[in-house]
Amino acid sequence: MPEDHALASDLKRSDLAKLTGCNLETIRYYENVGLMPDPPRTASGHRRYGPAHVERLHFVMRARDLGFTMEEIRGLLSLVDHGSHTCAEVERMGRHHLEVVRDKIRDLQAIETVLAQTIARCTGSDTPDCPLLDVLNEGQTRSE
Amino acid sequence: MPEDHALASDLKRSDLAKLTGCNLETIRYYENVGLMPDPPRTASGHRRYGPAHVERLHFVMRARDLGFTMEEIRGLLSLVDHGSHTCAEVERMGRHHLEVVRDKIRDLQAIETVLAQTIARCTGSDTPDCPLLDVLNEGQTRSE
DNA sequence: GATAGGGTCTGTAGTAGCTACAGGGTCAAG
DNA sequence: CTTGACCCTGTAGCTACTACAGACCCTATC
Repeated sequence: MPEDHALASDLKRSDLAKLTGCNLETIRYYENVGLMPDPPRTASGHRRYGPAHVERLHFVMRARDLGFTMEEIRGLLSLVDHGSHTCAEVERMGRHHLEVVRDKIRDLQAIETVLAQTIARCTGSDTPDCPLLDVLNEGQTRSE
Repeated sequence: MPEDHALASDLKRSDLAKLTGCNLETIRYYENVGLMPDPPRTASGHRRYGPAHVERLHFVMRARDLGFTMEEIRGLLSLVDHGSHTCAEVERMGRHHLEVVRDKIRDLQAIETVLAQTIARCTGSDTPDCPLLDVLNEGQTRSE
């Protein structure tokens, strides 16, 4: 009666999924794209995971939660795996990513401003005239 | 000698692209997904655009600039095309989209906070110890 | 009128980051 | 030993494009 799933040892893919909250298929996807290592297999080809895989998947999921791209995560992982990383290197990658995040926030805030100001002028009436449509019809494109 | 491209009449696809700043292939894509109407063709099958197409493409591009999804743009266009839209309807769609934009901003700001605070603790030294890696290794996942 | 070079046409593949499904093999309980 | 739940693989789908190959066409020049 193997009920010691809490040991996080000898886990099936579905166990790993439940333990981490990661989607079942996503685990295989991460394996395919090299974010997760190829796990050992049973004689019949079923994947078996251990504690190291749980940690690794957590790492990947947290990095994704922080908006790192898969490319960036691969970079972080190779630094860690190679063993010879320094805080300075990791910090540099983090700072770069922070800039990207801040750029996205700025873009969205610009959108928010235009939308909010435009909608504020809406009458909410049954007439076809609408400030938002006016902006869409006559405003300027970002590329102009 | 047709040099009156400023008339925006009888335009080739490349003319429409230059006039609007839209990528050439994107125009065909918008046609395929129903954001742009099928234009008239010459006898040999080449597309010819008029002023209405220029306006339509501008509308679509501005909506995209404001972050509307293609689905939302289709909705806006069908309201407009149907002719019987009201400001209230458009405003409702705009408000909904504004909420989505604000949600995205909040998500990114949460990421920014964690990243910025973590990186601030980085020493930038040549040691392998790194607060950012600590967070990735031991922090909590959004799904936990 | 022939030809050279551009432009245009179509369908399709690629991008990120998954998610889902079909069709087959396997495992464990009864 | 059967049944149902799991696991395996490959592949298609999603958004919003972008880019390419190979075929056709158009225009200017000789």
